[in-house]
Amino acid sequence: MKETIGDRLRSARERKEMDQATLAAKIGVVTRTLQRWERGDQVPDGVAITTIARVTNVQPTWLLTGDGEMYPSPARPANMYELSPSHRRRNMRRAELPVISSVPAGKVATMFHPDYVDDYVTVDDVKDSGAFALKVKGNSMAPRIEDGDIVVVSPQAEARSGDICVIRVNDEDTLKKVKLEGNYIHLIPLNPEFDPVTVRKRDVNFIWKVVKLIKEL
Amino acid sequence: MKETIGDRLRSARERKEMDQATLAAKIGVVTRTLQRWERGDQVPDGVAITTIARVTNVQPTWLLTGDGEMYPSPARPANMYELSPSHRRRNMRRAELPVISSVPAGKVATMFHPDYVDDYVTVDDVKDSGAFALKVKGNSMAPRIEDGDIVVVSPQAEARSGDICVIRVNDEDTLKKVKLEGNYIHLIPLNPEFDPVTVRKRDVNFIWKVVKLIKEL
DNA sequence: TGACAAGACGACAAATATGTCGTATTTTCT
DNA sequence: AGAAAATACGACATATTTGTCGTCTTGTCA
Repeated sequence: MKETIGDRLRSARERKEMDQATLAAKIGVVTRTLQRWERGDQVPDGVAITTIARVTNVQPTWLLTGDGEMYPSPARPANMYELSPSHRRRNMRRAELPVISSVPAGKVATMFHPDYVDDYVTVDDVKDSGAFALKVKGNSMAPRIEDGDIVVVSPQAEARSGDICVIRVNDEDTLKKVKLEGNYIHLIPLNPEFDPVTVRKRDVNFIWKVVKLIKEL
Repeated sequence: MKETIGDRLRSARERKEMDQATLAAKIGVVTRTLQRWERGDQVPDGVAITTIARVTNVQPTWLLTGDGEMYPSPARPANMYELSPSHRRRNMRRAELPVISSVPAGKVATMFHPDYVDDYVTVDDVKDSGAFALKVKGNSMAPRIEDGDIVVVSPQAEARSGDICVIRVNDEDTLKKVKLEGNYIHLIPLNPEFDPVTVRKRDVNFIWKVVKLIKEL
């Protein structure tokens, strides 16, 4: 059954272990009115929504739409778009990620400098708030991933053998399938025209797992 | 002067460069009502607040209380540089497209029935307002396009030889590379394990060009 | 300057929300 | 098991919101 504002209002009240009369009094309405709201017979107005959220410590957006977390959380990624209830997938996160046209040498901190950020791309289902996108150069992973495609990488995700990753080795960046073996990492192109390379873990500046591919046809 | 919901509502409308009649229509109220809300004479209810936030792309919490950011901002890693507006791509089209889990037999008009719409996916750069997405079943186009991938199709775009298309022939749907030759269309799988097929144009119910591929890795 | 669009707002009717009151049912506690 | 608290809900009156209609003012554009 589709959840209503009233359903969430009741959840919020019950989580605070309040009865209807107590909450109604704190909001400034009679119990009958709160009952109508909880039943979905009537909808609280904007002012009442704000008061309910404050009194029950829930987030107004959650109360209105069900999106996001019920309670404020400092760990929550900053300012994800909230979709309208009628179209949202459960717990789906959409983000606008910067697309970097080339990964510059040097420190990671400078790579988001405006000179390298080419574009933004909108992506659903991004769990890592630090994710971003890279435009692929070269065909070492063709035909699966080709020059000009966009890959979304997740610095937070743990890379495992078999994953396709962006790896920086000695200030040089590459997109490869990886195989982890002891202190070595094998960088395996999918395109047979390229040779695999083995590098030492300690020579790797970073390794970012690719979580999504976006390709124009 | 303390800002009201109405003040923020007016700000949100003006930032979208919308007039009162346009926004009122999108929300589903008459202009007079919007004017009462903007003046603070009356307050929108919870449902209207949600609609206003969605239509103007502001955060509901900001609209209600003024707290937090007016707009959601793109997720970005720490130490991100702020981009100037000139770096943002202009006039980009973003669309939420229905993802159809299977293409039903019969009339095209019924295919968007909720029973077949599995999900929605957000896509940038869609020029055809009639575009939609399909979840791929089968591996005839592997390794480029695999089972479970999502393809965005554009009924408006003209299919040409060499394009990858969704084709319906005699009430059966298939995803193939096409070659147009006189009154015949050759349907060419990319996976060598499948055989090409030739069909007559007149037996083809529709042919939709694939314009974008979305793949989870 | 004049035409038109957009915005503002009052008056009134209709629709909806809220409060009051009372009764019934369910849940909780002893 | 019974009492009390909490919840539910219908009926009706009152309050408020919304829609309609019309008129006026302000802003924009040629």
